[in-house]
Amino acid sequence: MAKQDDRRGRPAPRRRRRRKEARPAELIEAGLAEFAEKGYAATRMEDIAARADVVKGTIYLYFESKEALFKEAIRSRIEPAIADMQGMVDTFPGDTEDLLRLVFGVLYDKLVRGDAREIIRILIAEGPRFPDVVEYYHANTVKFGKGMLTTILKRGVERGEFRPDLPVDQPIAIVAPAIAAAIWRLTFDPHDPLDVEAYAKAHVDIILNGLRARPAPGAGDAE
Amino acid sequence: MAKQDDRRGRPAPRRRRRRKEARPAELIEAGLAEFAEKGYAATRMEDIAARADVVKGTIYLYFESKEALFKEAIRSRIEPAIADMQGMVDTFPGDTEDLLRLVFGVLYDKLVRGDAREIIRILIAEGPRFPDVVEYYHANTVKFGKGMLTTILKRGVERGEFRPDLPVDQPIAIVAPAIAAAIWRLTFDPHDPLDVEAYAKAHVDIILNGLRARPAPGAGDAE
Amino acid sequence: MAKQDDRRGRPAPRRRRRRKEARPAELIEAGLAEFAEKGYAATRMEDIAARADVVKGTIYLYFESKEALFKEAIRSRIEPAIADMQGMVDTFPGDTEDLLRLVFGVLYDKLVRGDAREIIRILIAEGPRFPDVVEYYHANTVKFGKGMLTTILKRGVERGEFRPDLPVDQPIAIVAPAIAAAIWRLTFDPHDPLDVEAYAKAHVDIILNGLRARPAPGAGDAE
Amino acid sequence: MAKQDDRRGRPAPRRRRRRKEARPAELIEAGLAEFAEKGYAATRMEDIAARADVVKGTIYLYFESKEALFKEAIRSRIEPAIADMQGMVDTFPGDTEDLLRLVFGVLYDKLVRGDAREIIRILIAEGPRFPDVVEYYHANTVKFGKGMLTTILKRGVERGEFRPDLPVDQPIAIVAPAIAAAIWRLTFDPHDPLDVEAYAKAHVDIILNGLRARPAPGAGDAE
DNA sequence: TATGAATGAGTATTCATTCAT
DNA sequence: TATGAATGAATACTCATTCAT
Repeated sequence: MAKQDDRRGRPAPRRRRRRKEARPAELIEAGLAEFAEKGYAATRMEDIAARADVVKGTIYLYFESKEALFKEAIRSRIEPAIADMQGMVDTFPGDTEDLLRLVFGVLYDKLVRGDAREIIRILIAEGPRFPDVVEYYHANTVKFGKGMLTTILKRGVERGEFRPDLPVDQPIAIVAPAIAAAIWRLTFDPHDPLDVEAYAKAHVDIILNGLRARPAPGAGDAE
Repeated sequence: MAKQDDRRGRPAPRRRRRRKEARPAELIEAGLAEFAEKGYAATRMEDIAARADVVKGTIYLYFESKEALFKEAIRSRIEPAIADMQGMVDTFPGDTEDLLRLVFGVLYDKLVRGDAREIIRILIAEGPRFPDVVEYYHANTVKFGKGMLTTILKRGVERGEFRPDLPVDQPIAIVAPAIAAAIWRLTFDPHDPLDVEAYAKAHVDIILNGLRARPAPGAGDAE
Repeated sequence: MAKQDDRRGRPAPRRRRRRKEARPAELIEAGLAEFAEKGYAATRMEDIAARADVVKGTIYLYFESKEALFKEAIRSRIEPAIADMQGMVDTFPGDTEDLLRLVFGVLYDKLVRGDAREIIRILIAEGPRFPDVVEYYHANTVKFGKGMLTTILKRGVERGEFRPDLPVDQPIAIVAPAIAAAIWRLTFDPHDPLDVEAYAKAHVDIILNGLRARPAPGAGDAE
Repeated sequence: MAKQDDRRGRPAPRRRRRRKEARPAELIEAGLAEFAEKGYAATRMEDIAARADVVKGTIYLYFESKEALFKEAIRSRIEPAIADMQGMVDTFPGDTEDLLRLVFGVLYDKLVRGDAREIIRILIAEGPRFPDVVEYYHANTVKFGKGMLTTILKRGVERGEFRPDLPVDQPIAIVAPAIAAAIWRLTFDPHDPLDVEAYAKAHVDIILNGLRARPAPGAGDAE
């Protein structure tokens, strides 16, 4: 019976790999980088593979599909963010202003200086096509953060540290400059780099100044 | 084998067009909508055509390529924004705080209430692949706006309306809440809608409070 | 704004086609030929396209998918078979034996001499993966044919033309030699060609002989 | 983004094997089952392996390739069929009709009731791509069977048991109903199950009746 | 022997772009 | 202008096969 050819591949040499690198994690890292840079649709599995130094097919050993990898990749970043949030609340220092400074500090570290801002780009860009991803992120970090900030603001008002007429229910406005900074870095930084330190200082300065109770405005106090 | 209609929709009636609508503008509008919703890569020429009620091929009578349409579409939105900016400076009212309120008002109208926020999504999402588009936008609107704000802040300081130690060179921090609001609406609004009016009010309230010179800190009183 | 390359294709020359050939029909023909020869799984869309003298992508202008083309192709052959069946019943000649000869004649023409036998191969080969196709075929032709044959046999018995103890409810056994001939031609013909005419004659001869009422077993003649 | 388990089934427990089962035979069995069900092209080595409770790679310890396994699997079924044939001839009982009944009995047992019909499906389906397999089968069983039947028929004619004008050179027509029954069971049985016993009885009845010499058709013989 | 991770050629399908009408 | 049929390059995903362990 003559040899009939099977169209399928004839494997080839093999470039030995630097064993033990936790393949799925490498792929997630590579995927995240590509997705953030090019967006979901424009990212090619082949590029992710190349970045992780494997072949296209290998990805499918660990992930069902491009979408599965995408979602896992995002989750892998959101999970620690959730933990961070939890952590911050525990660290509650006495002075409300200090607490807020701490929160701002973490925010700038993660969102503006760190790589969490890539997730932000992905969320904004792919949100409409992946509403469940957005919802997951919102439910687990944003909503949580909002609540925490509101609590802080209320505490400040109660303690007389902050203005009594403070709109405590709009905490996003308080941290907005950090968000804007993240966006700026994602977008305009190459053309007009942001001086993060000066910016953060200005943010904290203006906002806290805007929150603080007036030292008895024109208060008779003999200072 | 249910007599399912496998063969692709053959005839397709043609709905006569309501002639005279400035074809290129319609296509740009359609393109913008699709690009904002799906992103550049995921947008299909066919969908743009369908939205404009023409056939795929027709687009090529007016635009060289998908990319050309994309860029012209964006430019068509940036141009009026530039004009708006120019206009605002001319309207310079006397009081600096009022001027700032005016600027904020326009910002919220365009970015948060209006459809300019779709451009923002596109810029953030496609920025890395279209750096020239970003640069064009930055050079013609953002840089301009930054300069204008700095001028306003300086004026306020000079006039003694604003704190003398104000970081006038970080004007982005001042308008950041409006930007953050635009992002929010693009992303989390379906899950957690933003009360734009309350938010805008809080923004203006906190920021202006943070900018204002202390009404004579411990005013007039004998220090 | 610099030209950014779209990964998508840059069309090429065009080999003018001999216009007006009813594209879908051509594709069905080509598909049928390939499917019958190689089976569903081993058939490549590209080969079908090549056989129809178009490019792979063109098929998708007319059919949703490989499976859709497959099913349409089969249906395109079953439909006329159904019509044939209907036609035969109408032609009912007087003599039952002649009627049966007519039926056999059609059967051999379609199944053994004609190209309907390709459908048989497809049905046998792909049946397990396309049960709905099989059911459709059975419901519309086989069941029908069975019924028709039973009617004929009963008529023959009633008229005294056929043996009274004939198993009229097993009509498949009567036409089986035609089916076997179709299978043979599909399978062993290259190695051991079937003399269709001699075979058909033998079939009719043996079967009719097996059906016929004994010419009066030891007939009316004075025993 | 429900915590869905996207990452592909990582660990996978291993079910210890019930050692000593003649691995190649198990693999052939598994392969045969898969090939018959899905066809050669659509059968995945992985599925064969799973059915035999080993891993994909293991198959290659015993077989060169998918094709090799396929061919060996088929041969493993053809060989005993050849032996059966041989056996039957030796059992030659006196009466030709009884001999034929015996042959038919074996045929129904193997082809219709037994699992040899799976081989038939494979032969019909894959024939065009594996002509050597078909040839092997034909040369070793079909041709042999044909010859045997012809011999039997001739003997019947010589002995005056069968009609003198019998077309002894078309023995396929005699056994065709058994073949058709096998096909039916492969294809239409799920929708319209065959009563094998009744069918076989009808087959034998009609055919033998068609073969038999007329008991002196109304023969002048004064019996 | 047996495993299972990795490979890479192959296939269905999509879509930007062209062009005769 | 506008159409719509056709093109062909590109991409996600599959699977036979290999090989270090």
